[in-house]
Amino acid sequence: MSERSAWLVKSEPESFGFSHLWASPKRTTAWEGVRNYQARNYMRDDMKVGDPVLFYHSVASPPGVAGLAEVASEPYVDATQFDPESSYYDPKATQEAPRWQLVDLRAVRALPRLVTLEELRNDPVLAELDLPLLRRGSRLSVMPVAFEAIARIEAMAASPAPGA
DNA sequence: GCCAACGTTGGC
DNA sequence: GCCAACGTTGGC
Repeated sequence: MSERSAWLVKSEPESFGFSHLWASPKRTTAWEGVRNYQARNYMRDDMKVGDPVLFYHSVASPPGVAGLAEVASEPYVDATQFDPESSYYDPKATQEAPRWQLVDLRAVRALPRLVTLEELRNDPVLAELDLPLLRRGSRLSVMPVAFEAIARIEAMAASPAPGA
């Protein structure tokens, strides 16, 4: 994956939604707690500083894209893996051989409205882009999306919700 | 609360 | 290396 890419991250708004990111110091937070190798690899190997990131609310009513963020750091070691008090603690990780890395994410702007999963599924332009999010059984919490999806979803957010 | 999908673990 | 059991994710 050599070309500049765009990304989508999932978060549960009850624990950490886009408003939490927006309220973080410098609107930036370490994207800690990712404990899936493929998602880690995207952060460690493929994310570049400045890449756009769609911030998606999962386990929400309704689920959907809430805001736009960007990659704000090079990858670095996720310290929570060493912390027995953390829910992200990984007993198999050692300082010598860390398992988990992360990047910082910075909020760029909230979308004027949530673009729901249902809308994403129904959009013919996005269908062409084959977003991993929309594939059956997609559970990754960090995944690539086509660059063009960013502008498309922003345009959707700028127009009224269907049925509104 | 249900359940499909999928990742991880661990016995063999 | 296989694969059954188990845990988690996440929409509904």
